[in-house]
Amino acid sequence: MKDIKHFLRQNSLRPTKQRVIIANYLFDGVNKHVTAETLSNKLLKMKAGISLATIYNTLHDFYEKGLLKKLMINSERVYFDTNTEHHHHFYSKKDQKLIDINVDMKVSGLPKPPKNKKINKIEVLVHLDN
Amino acid sequence: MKDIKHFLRQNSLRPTKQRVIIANYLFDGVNKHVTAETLSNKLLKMKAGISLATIYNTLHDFYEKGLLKKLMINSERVYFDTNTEHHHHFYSKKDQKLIDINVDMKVSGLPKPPKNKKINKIEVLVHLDN
DNA sequence: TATCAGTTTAGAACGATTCTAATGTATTGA
DNA sequence: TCAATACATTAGAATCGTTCTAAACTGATA
Ligand SMILES: [Mn+2]
Ligand SMILES: [Mn+2]
Ligand SMILES: [Zn+2]
Ligand SMILES: [Zn+2]
Repeated sequence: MKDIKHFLRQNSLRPTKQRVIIANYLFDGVNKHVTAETLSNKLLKMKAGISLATIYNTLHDFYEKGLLKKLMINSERVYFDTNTEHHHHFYSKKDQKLIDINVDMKVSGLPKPPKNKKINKIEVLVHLDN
Repeated sequence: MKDIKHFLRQNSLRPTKQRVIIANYLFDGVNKHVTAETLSNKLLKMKAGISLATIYNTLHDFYEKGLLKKLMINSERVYFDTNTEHHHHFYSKKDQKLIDINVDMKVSGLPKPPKNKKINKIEVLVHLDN
C-alpha cells in the first residue's frame, strides 16, 4: 500500500491524518485481527494517540467500505479482520488470538436449510486448547 | 424430566422454587436456545417473575454442572443450549434464532494446528440469509 | 425447630460500544 | 487563495448486556 491517501480516496474516504495512520498500520500487507482495544494499544505504542471514538468510527467506516471483515466469535468483543476473503479460523480463547485458515476446507453432510431460508456462508471455527 | 427436584439434587443443586421453575421449562424434552432475556420473557409469560440476577445465576449454575452449553456466536448476547451433545447450528441473524444441526458433518482439509496447540473442538456455523 | 450455608434479589457497578454535540479539518469552487 | 461547507475527531455521557454487592430469605440438616 504505497499511497494510502490515494487508496482511501479510491474508497470514498477522506484521507484524514487519523485514517492514514490507521490504514497504514492495518493494510501493510500482513493480515491482522484487531479489536478496538488492541488497535488502540498498538497506536499508543506508535505514539499515535487517537481517540477510542475515532478508532470505532474508522473501523466501522473501513468495514462499510468492505476493507475489513467483522468477526463475532466471542460475546465480549468484536474482531476486525484485514483478510476479507472467505476463510476460517483457529481460535485460542486463552490467548484471545485468531489464526487464519486459508486452505480449502470442505464441509460435507450439511442438511438442507429450513424452509424459505438460504445459506449465506459457512464459518468453521476451530477452538484450540492451549 | 418427571422429578425435577431429584434431577437437581443429582446435580448438586438445591431444588429451590426458582431453579425448579427454570429447570422444568428448560429440560422439558424439547431442546432450546435461550438468552437471559428470552428466558426472562418466557418466565414472565408463565407468571413466574424471577429476577434477572437469579436467571443469570441459574444459567451459569446449570452451565457449570454441564446441563447447558454456552454459545458465543454473536457479540451482543450469550446463548445457552439445552443440547449438550457436540453439534452445529444454522443461524439467522435476522430472526436471532439458532437451529440445531444434529447430523454427522465432516470437515475435511483442516490444516495442522499451530505448534504446541491442540484442537479442542470444531464448530460449524451456517449463516442464513433470511 | 434452630442453625447456617446456600440462594435470591434490587440495584449498583462494569466494560464494550454507541451517541452527542462541540471543535477541527479536508475539499472545493469562486 | 481562501472562505464556506461538509465531513471527521473528540471527550465524555449514555446504553445495554452482564456481573457484583450486600441484605433478606430459605432449603437442608440435626
Ligand atoms: Mn474491542
Ligand atoms: Mn442475554
Ligand atoms: Zn482472518
Ligand atoms: Zn444447539
